[in-house]
Amino acid sequence: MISKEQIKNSLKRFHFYSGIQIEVLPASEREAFKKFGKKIILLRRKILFKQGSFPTGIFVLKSGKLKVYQTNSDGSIQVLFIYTVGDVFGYRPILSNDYQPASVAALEDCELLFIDRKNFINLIVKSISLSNQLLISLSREFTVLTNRITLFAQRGIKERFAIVLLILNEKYRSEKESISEITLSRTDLANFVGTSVESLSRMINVFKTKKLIKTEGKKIVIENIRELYLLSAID
Amino acid sequence: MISKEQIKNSLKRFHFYSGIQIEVLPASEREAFKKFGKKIILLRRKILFKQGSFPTGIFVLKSGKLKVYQTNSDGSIQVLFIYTVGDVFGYRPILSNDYQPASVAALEDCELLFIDRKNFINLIVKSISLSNQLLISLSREFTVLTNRITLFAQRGIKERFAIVLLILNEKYRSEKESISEITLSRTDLANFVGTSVESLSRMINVFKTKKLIKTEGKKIVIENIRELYLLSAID
DNA sequence: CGCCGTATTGAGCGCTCTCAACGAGGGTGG
DNA sequence: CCACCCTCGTTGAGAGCGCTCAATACGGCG
Repeated sequence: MISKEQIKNSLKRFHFYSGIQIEVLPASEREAFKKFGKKIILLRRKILFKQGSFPTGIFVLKSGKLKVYQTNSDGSIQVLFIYTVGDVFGYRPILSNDYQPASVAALEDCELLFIDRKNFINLIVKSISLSNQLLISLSREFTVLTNRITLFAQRGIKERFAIVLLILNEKYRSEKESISEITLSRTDLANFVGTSVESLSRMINVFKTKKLIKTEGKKIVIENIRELYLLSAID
Repeated sequence: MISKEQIKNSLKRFHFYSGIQIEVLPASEREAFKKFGKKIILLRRKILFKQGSFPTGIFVLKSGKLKVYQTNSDGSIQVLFIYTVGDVFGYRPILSNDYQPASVAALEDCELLFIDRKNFINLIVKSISLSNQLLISLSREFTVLTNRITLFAQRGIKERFAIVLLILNEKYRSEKESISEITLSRTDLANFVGTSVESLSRMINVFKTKKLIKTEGKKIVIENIRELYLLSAID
């Protein structure tokens, strides 16, 4: 019998579970984050920045949820990640001197901390512990991304949907609960799984009749984590 | 009319075109690489290390070609990258303190430089310029990987094959030539595209009749880069 | 109450996979 | 040197998954 602990551990290979943590930084860096940080409110459905734009700084998500997504030339959309409280993002294109590789929009009303590009660069060149955290975090994320590539290249939408549900379960879960209410729209969900809304809708039905999930209006609640995990066929 | 330069630039978003470069490091670090580096010969088809193993050190590829791949629980294989001369790899799981997320095997006879885990760690904590290079390189690679996820999640095998051919064209190309002979086996190619050998074989036929490529035995040579690029539907 | 965005359901088609047979080429042993 | 084998690649047929298009249902909001 697989324990929930084991499942959670396996899932770590498929989502970002801990990026950089400001609390762990030395006091001076923490101060700098506070000092340079500007509070931003981003309302639900609003776009923070768009793919292809110039990265003006980095963000720390204080409350709410964000989606990161890419838009293709044919208009199709791929949701790549969901960011939740505590996530730090937007620093990668600054480091590699690129434009934004993806767009970010709010799934719920969000509160963010914004640190200006220049201040961030100043911070990073001075702070070994910050650059080390980034290095470690990026290395871990690299693994997550390669696993996702294999998942998308090799698995059908049933498996992909199963694992997306498990990932979202982690993202939408409060600290204590092991089960969460997933409130993503069908469209966002489909774009995360990499399928059409219609196919997703049918797959939801399949999962419902298998008693893996239940729905309350648009919300999805997981009923059987273990079966979902087995279905996802990740080892 | 799209120039080859533009195509090459677009392609950079889909493969690793320049990781860390030892030549750019300060003399002391370059020396350390030489001093601690142990030469290794890896024959064609031999495995350097396997997914799930403990990372014992980092590698610099001096000659030959390697494939990086993941094996799924059902035995299916996904080829993730092809490494060529100058590529440095194996450091990521050391930094993030993980096991190897993928296996590496030789496509041709290879000559490698091996730097022991301990020596690498010593090097990285002392060398700001090395850790900065890694940071930049990882950030760039992050973008490449997200683009690949979108590609695999959204596109059919025609588009995927087109872009894989363009990527391989870069990998198998000598400095001066713009066209190269791709000598990957059909199986490796299929596992790179994320399809079956049979489907790949049929796609090769399609591309041949469209005069996009030609084959000489098992070799594939690209005949029309621009059309392939347009077919790949990356913008 | 009607409207508009969102979700579901149905039908049909096309892409890609699997299974199976066949062909080609390279290496090995007689 | 040739016959055989073994691996690798190609080709064909059929099935099924997932997409598109279209119609219908639902639900919040003015």
